[in-house]
Amino acid sequence: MGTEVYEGDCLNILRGLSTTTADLVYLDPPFCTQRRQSLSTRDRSKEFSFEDRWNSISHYASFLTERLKELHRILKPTGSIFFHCDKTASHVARLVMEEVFGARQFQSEIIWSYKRWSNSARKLLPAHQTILFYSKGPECKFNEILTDYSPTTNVDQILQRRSRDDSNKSVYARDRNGDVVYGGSKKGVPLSDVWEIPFLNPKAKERTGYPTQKPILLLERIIRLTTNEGDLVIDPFCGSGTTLVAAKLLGRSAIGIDISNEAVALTKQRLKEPVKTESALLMNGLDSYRNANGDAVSLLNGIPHIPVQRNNGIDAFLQETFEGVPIPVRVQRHGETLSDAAGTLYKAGKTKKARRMILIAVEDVPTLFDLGIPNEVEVVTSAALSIRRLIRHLNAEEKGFDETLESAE
Amino acid sequence: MGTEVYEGDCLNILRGLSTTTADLVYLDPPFCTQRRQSLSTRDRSKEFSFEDRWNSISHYASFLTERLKELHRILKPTGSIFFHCDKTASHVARLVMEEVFGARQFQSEIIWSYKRWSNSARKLLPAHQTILFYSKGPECKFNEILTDYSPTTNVDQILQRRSRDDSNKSVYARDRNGDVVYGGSKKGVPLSDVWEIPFLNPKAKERTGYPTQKPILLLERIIRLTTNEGDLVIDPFCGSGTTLVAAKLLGRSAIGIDISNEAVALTKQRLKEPVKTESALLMNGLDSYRNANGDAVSLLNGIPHIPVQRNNGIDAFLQETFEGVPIPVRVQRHGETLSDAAGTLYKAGKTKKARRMILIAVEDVPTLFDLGIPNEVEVVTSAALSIRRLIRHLNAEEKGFDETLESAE
DNA sequence: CGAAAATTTGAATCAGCCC
DNA sequence: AGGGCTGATTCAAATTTTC
Repeated sequence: MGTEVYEGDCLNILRGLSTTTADLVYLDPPFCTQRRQSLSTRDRSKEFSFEDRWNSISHYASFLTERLKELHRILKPTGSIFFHCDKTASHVARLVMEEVFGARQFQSEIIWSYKRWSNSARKLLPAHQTILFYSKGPECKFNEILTDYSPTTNVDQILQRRSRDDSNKSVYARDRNGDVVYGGSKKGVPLSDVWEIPFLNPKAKERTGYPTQKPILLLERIIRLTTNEGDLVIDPFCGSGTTLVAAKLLGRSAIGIDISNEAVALTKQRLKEPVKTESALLMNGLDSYRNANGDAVSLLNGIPHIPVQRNNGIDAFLQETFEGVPIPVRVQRHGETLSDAAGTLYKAGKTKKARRMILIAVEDVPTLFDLGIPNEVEVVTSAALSIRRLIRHLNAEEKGFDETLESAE
Repeated sequence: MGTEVYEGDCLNILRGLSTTTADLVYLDPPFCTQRRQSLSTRDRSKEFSFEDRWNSISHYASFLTERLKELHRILKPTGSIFFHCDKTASHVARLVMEEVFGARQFQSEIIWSYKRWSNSARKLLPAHQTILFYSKGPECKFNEILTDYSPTTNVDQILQRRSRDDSNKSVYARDRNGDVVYGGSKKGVPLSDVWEIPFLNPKAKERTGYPTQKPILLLERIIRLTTNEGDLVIDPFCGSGTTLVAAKLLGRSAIGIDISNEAVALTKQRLKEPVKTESALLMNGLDSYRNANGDAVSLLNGIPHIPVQRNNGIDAFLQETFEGVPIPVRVQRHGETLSDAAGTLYKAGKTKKARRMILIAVEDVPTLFDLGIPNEVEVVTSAALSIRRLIRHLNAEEKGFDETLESAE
């Protein structure tokens, strides 16, 4: 279905969308500015009344309610909604959401926290925003996202089994000899509701110039959490279009709406240009052998080398030369066959007049039957690959036969 | 004045306190979770519990409003109030506070975030609580609290003076020679409204066995922020008495109230011998737990594994098991012989009952003469090491002889 | 079929051994 | 005596079972 952007009041446009089609709604509505104005009477002579405030609040609340009801209608039964609220009105947002979606559908109050520069001394530095997460029904789509264990975690312990002692207290299971029994493997820690994501860096801000632009990482996380590929995402106050960009990057369809034609134009332009900002989440998913810095060349630690940034075939040159020419190195990509990797490296290396090249095998062990690996390309096995082979070998041995190791040579 | 504890409904007791005497109110009322909260002391000799069930939200709201009005009366004009709420009722709390104290008196929404133990798989793991900070009047007492700079901060830069250039742009001040002028020392970063404070540890000495007990550190921060020595702190739902303990430790007077006579007895007893646990995590920071093995473990990228931070012999466990026991992995350190590395790994692995262990050789190739490598330790060669050997081999070949490769085998 | 009670559960933290 | 590893303990939980 792709990505669509509409200009206008989202209420009208939402009314034209059909029922139960959307999987995710993200909204970041404009704040209740009326209220702020009425608050700041400069001379402080007039304490504004509760009634005044209620009038402006209830006006804002009904503005939201109308639109949320449409969004509720458009959502699939398994759909979710994320309401990004400003701190001055987060309780209003919560009340309105409880009214339209119901308290039982409340899932999480997500805290987006970030570091910020300021010299304000008379107040705590505001450094978070709140996102309310509700589902439409009891069965909502939810993809588990796992994070790393804390460095303080007792890793041996989480591999241990549990049992109960005499007084029914939960304890770690032990065998007849009193030794701890180890269980299966663990995957990681489930994502918490406090998300520390750096605020948009100033450079990126310069690019769109839109005031409330959100980091793409924030939207990516929301989209991955509650949708699958091909699902439909709706952002009724899309602003500079970050939601749509994130959705497109992740292969989701998306509809964006904004009342300002400037915002719509900006969004359309952003969508047209292939996005250069690399998606950290995507990269982690695709290249699982890269380290935290996204650096596959870390495998070369310990050898003098020069990393190459912008070459499709070569990841680094060794400082050591062969016949006076530097030696290019490539690390096999995830999902790339050894022959393909060798071909890519060979082609790139040839233009640099390299006489020898080195390919680091990460996925497959080279076999005698491997075709198309030129003589100039030496294949070296990464430690990870060696370990994988070793494990297979050990498991085969355990079963009393060995089918894997030898046949690979 | 010292510290006093009263038993009873705080509404009645507050009515007996005189107007404009308190500097700080901290309240942590029942959250409206609609369940019974209970916890027992470590030796299981005693179980504390309280009911947290309400007929309706509005019933809960009016319960709070009545008491907040009394608290408002008791506060000095420069006084502050901190309302500790959780996600199930934070919007109710906010509404009630706006009604009694007024929106203009809103100061901060403080997020207390912590890591927690849970098995949540179908939801985001709740890992924060909210504290609303309001003042009674426009001029409230506020003591600046500074924290450390983030490790990424350019400390040089923050010591530099600023001035304005011809076009009134803020630039770093320079002296006649064009050198940067360093100003006095900077003090630190102002405290933000997101407070990462560890949850009270199950084994902490500070722990009393009372449910919902707060860390003393949290209360200390609140008391420091808004009171001076000798000021009066009030906690109308004092529970196990953490607020009073913190106040006493900081030389503030305090009044605590609780409806349960058990809670009052516990508080009185705790005040006799205040115990505060030093959080090693907070004192030293998370980084102190991290080994310098980040680079090393990146060699394992591509294999499912769990990095181990707390063991000198083991860098990671593979998720794959051998004979039901996880396989530990160590990466040879720079300047460490293969035999030494194998010995360290073997010793650490044995205590974990590991049957097989993997050592990644980074510096030396194992030779027949390598002594002291136990049978259980499998040695695997890193790509970097393989490449070094290959280079030596190629260079030797180039010269017409081959002395290196074979002799190493 | 819902609500409440009973059961299962995972990982973070400090205390206290043990070298 | 001191620092590092190991073990104990827990859940303003989460999930399953019962009524």
